[in-house]
Amino acid sequence: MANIKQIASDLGVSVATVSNALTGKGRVSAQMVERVKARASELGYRPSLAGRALRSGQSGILGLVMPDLTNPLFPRIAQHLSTVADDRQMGILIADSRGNPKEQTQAINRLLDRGVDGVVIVPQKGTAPGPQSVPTVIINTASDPDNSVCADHAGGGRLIGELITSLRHHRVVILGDDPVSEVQRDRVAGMRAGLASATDVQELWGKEGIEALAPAIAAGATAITTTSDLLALRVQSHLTRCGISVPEDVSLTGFDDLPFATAMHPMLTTVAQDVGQIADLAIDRLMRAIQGQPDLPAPATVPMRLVTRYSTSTLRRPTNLETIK
Amino acid sequence: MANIKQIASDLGVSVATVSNALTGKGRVSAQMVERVKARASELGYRPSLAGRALRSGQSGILGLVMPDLTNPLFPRIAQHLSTVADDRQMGILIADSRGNPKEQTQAINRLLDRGVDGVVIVPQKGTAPGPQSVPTVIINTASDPDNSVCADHAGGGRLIGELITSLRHHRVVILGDDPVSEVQRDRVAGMRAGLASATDVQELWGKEGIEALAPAIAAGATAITTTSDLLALRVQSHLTRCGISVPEDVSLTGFDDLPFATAMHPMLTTVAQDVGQIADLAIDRLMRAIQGQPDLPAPATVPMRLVTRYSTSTLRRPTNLETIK
DNA sequence: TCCAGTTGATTAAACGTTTTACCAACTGGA
DNA sequence: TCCAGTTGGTAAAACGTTTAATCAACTGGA
Repeated sequence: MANIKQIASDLGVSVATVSNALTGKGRVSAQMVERVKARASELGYRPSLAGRALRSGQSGILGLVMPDLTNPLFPRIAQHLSTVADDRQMGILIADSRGNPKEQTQAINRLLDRGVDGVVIVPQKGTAPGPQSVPTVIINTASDPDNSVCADHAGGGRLIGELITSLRHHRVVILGDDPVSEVQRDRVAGMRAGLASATDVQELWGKEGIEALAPAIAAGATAITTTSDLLALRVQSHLTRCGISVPEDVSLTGFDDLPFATAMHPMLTTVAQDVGQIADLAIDRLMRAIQGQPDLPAPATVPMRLVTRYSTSTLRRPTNLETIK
Repeated sequence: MANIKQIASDLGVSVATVSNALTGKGRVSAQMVERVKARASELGYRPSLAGRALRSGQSGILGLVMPDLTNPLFPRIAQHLSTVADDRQMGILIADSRGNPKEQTQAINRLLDRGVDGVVIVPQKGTAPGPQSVPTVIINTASDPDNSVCADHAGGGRLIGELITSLRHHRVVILGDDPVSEVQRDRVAGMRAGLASATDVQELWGKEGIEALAPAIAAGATAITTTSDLLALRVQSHLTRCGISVPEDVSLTGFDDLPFATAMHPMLTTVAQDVGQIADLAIDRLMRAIQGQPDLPAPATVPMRLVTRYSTSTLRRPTNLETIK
C-alpha cells in the first residue's frame, strides 16, 4: 500500500527524488539515497508494476504459448523459462493453443492484449507463426532462422543412429508417431544419417507401425529407434506381450528423456534436450529484441545429449530370427 | 496503439463517454454506443490493461504457485486453470516453488509484487501456506477448510481398496512414495478403509518398500496398491525383472491416471482426478473472494473416478505362493 | 567580481483508464 | 408557466510511476 508519494512526504522531499534514489537514475546525493532506501524498506514499499507499466509501456511480462499444455515437455520448459525469467525480473503468463492452429493465434492475441513485452512460442506441429507485433522467439522449429532456438533434433537422431551402429546392429526400424511433425521428421532424418552404414533401415509410423514391429523383428530387425519416449514405452509393452524382450532380443531407444524413462525396466536409452540451455537462449534473444538490440544472426541450435541406459545392447544373436524358430 | 482518447477526438466526444459506451456503465444513448463501438473496432482498439489496472487496482491476473513445475500433474492443472481463467478474462502467471518451502513463500511474494488479484497454491508436501494478503485458494490439501479445494484422495483410495476387495484379494500391500505427503497419507488411509475386510494389509514406503515387494509376494500377497502411477510403473518393472507378472501373479494399481498409464502393458488400473472440475471450483472460489462475496462454507472436495484397466484381475491362484514353489 | 560548470533537488507532464460530480437540455404534470 | 425528474453528455481528478525541463546554490578559475 505504501507508494512513492508516501515516502516523499515522510522525508519532506519530492517524489522525483525518491524515484531517482530508488532507480539510481537521476542525480541524488548519496546520503539522500540512504534515507530514501531506509524509509522504503521500513514501509515495506513495493513499486507498483501497474504504474510503472503504464508509464513505461512495458509490462515486465513474457507470454508462453504452448501447443498443448499437456505436452510432456511443457513442465520442463515452463520451469526453466520461469527461473531464467525470474532472474531478469520478468513474469511468465501462460497460454494454451489447445492443439489447433486457430486457437494458437487467438492465444497469442490474448497475450498481446495483456501487454506482454514478448512471446515465446512452441508452435503447433506443422505450423509456423508469422512475425508478431511484439518480439517473438520460436522454440523447436527452424522455420524462421532469425528468431528461433531449437534443440538439434537431427543431431540427436544421429547420436541414436551412431550408437545403434556402434552396437553392430545392421537391421533397424525407425518408428515415428506422426509425420506431420517437422520435429519428428528431423529426428528420423538424423537417425538415418547416423545409420548410414546399416544394411536395412525401415521407417514406420503410428499405430500401424507398432503392429508391424513383430513381423519386422521376425524378418531380422534387431533394433528399434523411436521418436519419443512414450512411443518407446508403448513399443516395449507391445513387445513384452509378444514375448520379445528388450534388450536381449531387440534394442530400443526413446527420445526426450521423460521422467518415466528411468522407471521402466530396462531403463530406457534415450536422448535428452538441454531444456535449460534452450530456455536460456530463448529468453536471451527475447530480451535482446525487447531492448532493441540487433538480432543475433544465426538461429540457435542446442546439441542434444545421449543418455545410454539399459534398453540397448550390442548385437549378440543371429541377425535373422527365423534361424531360431 | 489506439487509445480511448483517440476514439473520443475522432468522434468529437469526451473520453468519459467513450469509456462509458465501451464498458456499458454510465448513461449513453444507444446510437452513441454504436458509433463508439464501430470506431473502436475500425481502429482495432484494445484497452490498455495497464491503464485499467492502475486505475482500478486490479490486474486481471491470477498467480499459480506449484511445488515443482515438473510435477506430473502440473500440465493438466495449468491447462484447465488457464482455460477457465480465460473464460473470465483472467490471465495466469506461473511461479515455481522449486521443491522447498522457503522458495514457496518467495514465489508467492513475487506474484504479489506483480499485483496478482489472487493466487492458486498447490502446496509443498507437508506445508500449509498461511493466510495471504490477497485472496487465495489451496489445491489438494484440506488443511484450511475455508479456501481449499481438493480431490477426494481418501475416497479415491477407498475405490481402489474396494475394487481389490471385490476381486477377492485378501493379502494386500499398500505402497507409498513419501509419508511426508499428506495427500499420500490420505490415499493410503482410504485404501485401508476400502480394504477393511482383508485379512492381511501391509504398508510399505519408498525405495526400500519396492525391494520388500518380492518377499511380500512370496509370503502370500496378491495385490499391490500404490499411491502414484510412476510408482506403479517402477513396481511393474521391478516385478517383471523378478519374473512376477501382472496381473496373473499379482494385481497392481496406480494413482492419478498419468498419460503413460495407457502406454503400459497391461494398461494400468488407476484412479483419476477430475482436474477440470477442481480448476473450475478453485477459480470460482477465487473470483468470489476477489469480488468480495462471502466465502463458501465447506471446503470443496471433488470425487475421484476409478479407471479399471488390465493390471488388476480376480484372484485365481492359491493365496500363498509358497505352495507353488 | 563575474561567469561557467556542476551538483542536488523540484516541477510538471505524461502514460490510459474509470468514476464522481456536475451541467444542460429535455420531458411531463400541475 | 414552473418545477421536478430524467436523459445524455462533459470536466476533472485519481491511480503510481518516470523523466524532461528547470532552478537554486555552490564551486573554482580568470
